[in-house]
Amino acid sequence: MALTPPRDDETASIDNPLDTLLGYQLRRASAAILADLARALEELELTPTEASVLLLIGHNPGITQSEIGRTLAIQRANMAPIAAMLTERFLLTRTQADGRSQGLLLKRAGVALADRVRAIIAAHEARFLPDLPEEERQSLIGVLRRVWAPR
Amino acid sequence: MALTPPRDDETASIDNPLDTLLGYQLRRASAAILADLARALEELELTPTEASVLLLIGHNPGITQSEIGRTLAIQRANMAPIAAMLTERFLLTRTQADGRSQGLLLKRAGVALADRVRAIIAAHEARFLPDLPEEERQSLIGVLRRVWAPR
DNA sequence: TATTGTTATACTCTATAACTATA
DNA sequence: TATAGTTATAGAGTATAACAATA
Repeated sequence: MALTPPRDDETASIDNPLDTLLGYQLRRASAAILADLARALEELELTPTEASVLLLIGHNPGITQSEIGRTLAIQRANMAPIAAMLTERFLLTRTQADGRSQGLLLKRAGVALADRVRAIIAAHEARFLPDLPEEERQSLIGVLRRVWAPR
Repeated sequence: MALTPPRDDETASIDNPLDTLLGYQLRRASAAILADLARALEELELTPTEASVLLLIGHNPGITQSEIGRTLAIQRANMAPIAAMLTERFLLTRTQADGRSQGLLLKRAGVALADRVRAIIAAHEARFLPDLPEEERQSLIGVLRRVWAPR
């Protein structure tokens, strides 16, 4: 078996060819932000996905599970347990929209929790790129949106 | 049970309060790009993670599994099956660096496959934001790097 | 025929713990 | 004591298929 000399010393920086790739940087940045948000939301016993559903219902009273799923890219099948959990926690009520679909509405506790979610998210977002001018922040968000949103 | 009037008509756009959040846009953009890359790499029977390992070894002959893990944020435990798979496919060889660690080197087939990976990634990256000037692309990558890279 | 909500299930990705051998 | 590689396993998160009820 061949012997390889030890790779340089401890301080030798590894050449990471992925550093110049938009997709890779996006992935790392996204993972870091998501992990931070998950930690910040722990005190509310909500995952980032659950929190996003709560906010969406708050802004769209009467929205259905299927609509939420289409908006947030969550499978219909995966929306069921989320909506059930939020209902069990007395955060929302279901009202019959038509025979097969139900409109979702935040209850008082749901509105209060959504407010806390917004506060946590605001503090969370401020932790990243705090020195980025608001204008550039908006521009960045627009660029990212162009990557995935229907053209 | 209360009755809710149907939510507007089909064309009513849902108010998505997440549209203004950097973290959320990052997550959606990242997921879209990752899915596209996964599809593009299928023909090589490599996942995006496996491809990134291949490229990193190609650029850093003799790198160890642990170093790869630290560089790409892959757990040491999860590197083992990846390295084993690449070895079984005759893409790389292991050489003893010291008693406990092995340096990884691409074999001829690994170098050839890495070249194909680079071509696929180049085409993949060009599909997103094709009209973004190179300078702004670099700037965007720098911003994203600041989000996750050690300061 | 298509859609909604639901259940069951599978699959992937990632994380943790434990172990041996070596530094 | 700390690190490298490995195995086993657990937990999220996500995806698919099927079903009844309704449009």
